[in-house]
Amino acid sequence: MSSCAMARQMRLSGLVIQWWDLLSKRLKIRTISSGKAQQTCLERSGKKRSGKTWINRNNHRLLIRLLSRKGRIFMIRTHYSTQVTSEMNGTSVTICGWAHEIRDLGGITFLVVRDREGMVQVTLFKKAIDKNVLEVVRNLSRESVVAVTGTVKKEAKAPNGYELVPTQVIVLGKADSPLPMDTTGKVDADLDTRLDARFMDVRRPHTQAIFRIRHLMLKSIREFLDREGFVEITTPKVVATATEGGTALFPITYFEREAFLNQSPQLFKQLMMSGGLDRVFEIGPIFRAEEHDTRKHLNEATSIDIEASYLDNEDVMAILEKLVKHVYSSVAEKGAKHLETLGVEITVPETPFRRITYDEAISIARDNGEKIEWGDDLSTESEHSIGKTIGEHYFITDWPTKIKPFYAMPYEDKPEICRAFDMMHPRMELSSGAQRVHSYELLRKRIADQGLDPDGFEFYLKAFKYGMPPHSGWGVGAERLLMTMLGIENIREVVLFPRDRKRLSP
RNA sequence: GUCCGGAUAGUGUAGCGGCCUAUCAUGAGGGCCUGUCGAGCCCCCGACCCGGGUUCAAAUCCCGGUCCGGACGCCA
Repeated sequence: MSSCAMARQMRLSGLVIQWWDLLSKRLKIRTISSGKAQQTCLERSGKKRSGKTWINRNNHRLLIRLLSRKGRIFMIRTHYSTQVTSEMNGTSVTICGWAHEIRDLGGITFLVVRDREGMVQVTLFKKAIDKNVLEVVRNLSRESVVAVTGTVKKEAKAPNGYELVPTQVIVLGKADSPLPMDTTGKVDADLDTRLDARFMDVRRPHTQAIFRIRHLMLKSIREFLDREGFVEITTPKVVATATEGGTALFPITYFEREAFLNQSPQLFKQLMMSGGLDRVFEIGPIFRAEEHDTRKHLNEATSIDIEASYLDNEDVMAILEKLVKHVYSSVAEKGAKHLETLGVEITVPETPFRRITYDEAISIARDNGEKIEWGDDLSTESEHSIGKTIGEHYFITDWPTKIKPFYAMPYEDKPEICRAFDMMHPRMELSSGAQRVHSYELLRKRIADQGLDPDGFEFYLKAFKYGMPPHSGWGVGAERLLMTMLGIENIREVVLFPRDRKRLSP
């Protein structure tokens, strides 16, 4: 078959592939596994000529060449690196990924290809390999993107017990050199350098493990809250007024008006209690224009917020501690591989978490030599000293009303303290929440007491006038939950593109 | 924002008035090598944050700036 004819038509075990099949979406490569064995199969859907054929080492190379010629490069991958096993000895596969390392020993050359899941060793024997293939590999720069088609060879001397003997290596994306940082773990890079080249930093198995765990964490939170009857909502991040007071907001231009980036979904999730969704949650960005410069603060963070009707502060605390436990055990179970990459072992916390009142908290801090007055917020030092004393997750309850936001419900018999709580990790605060004020009159008064203008909250207060159920809720800092779970020191490690006082790019 | 520390090849570092034509590793380029797996060996390339000052002499000391790290402050 001439190369021109091959480009138009190819026969694979009775299934005739036309060139237009390659341009359409009708053609799919599927990996079918039965038990441990995996086979690759080419499928064509369509009204007339549907069918499938097994791909073996003879026709696979032909197919790959044809596909790459037609620009359908994305379907050429047949396996992730970890899907290949030594039992597949003799079968042809295509792995796509980055040239992690190239070790040229003269008569034998090793190319290590890294994809999301792991690494594969590609072995080229000088005498036995196609000269062009060898040339491509020898000229490869580290971190270039390649598609390697080759035969799986069971080999005790190779990592994982197998290697790939390539029949074709296509360079899909050439990498310049020198690289902005090392990806092999031989030379460290500062966090600042890594953030400047985050795309490359995320290629490192270590960094990637953090974000794979972040995914598992968020997924387990959604699972848990869904099971508890919560409805996921999304609320606006562009808002008209400074919502809650307290924190500084980022002003933005909204057509001819001034607007702000929202500091929290607080007011909106409460509106949905009046809206009758009964239990809601949101996982989304929050923005704070504070000039803080620490390892646990960001100007753009992710908050996990819930609000629930007919539950009091104790009820939502119980949900919170169960959630934390669920996240830890889900991550421990489903993220075992990533935890191993990080060298981290996590201990699922026991529930219920210990509860101490604000009064008890300040007396612990005082016993540890901290100077703190009743009515003060906890300083970093106090927080650390109490955390050290308790040594595990805990709640601080019954806060002074005046240092908590206006929506926290004061105790009826003792209005100087309120039904607010913080959920703490020994290292830092993870969450704060409260039973909310649901009486219109009281809420108006509380807003005024905090030195804010109730008229500026009309959009919010209105919902309290026409039937607002009693309700409670909390917000958890997603990054803090993750960093404390993994023992990571700097919050920037757990955000892909952190925004802090100095960093606005990338 | 305050205080403390820092800025040296692409990356990570040593040097802290003259021994600096600046150390080591990694990397890049070239060479040898058929089982590497942080491969090894030989050759070679590449840097003192910016501005001002002190001094016979500054990577090194002083001042200002910028950036980075840490602690604290601020922080629903």
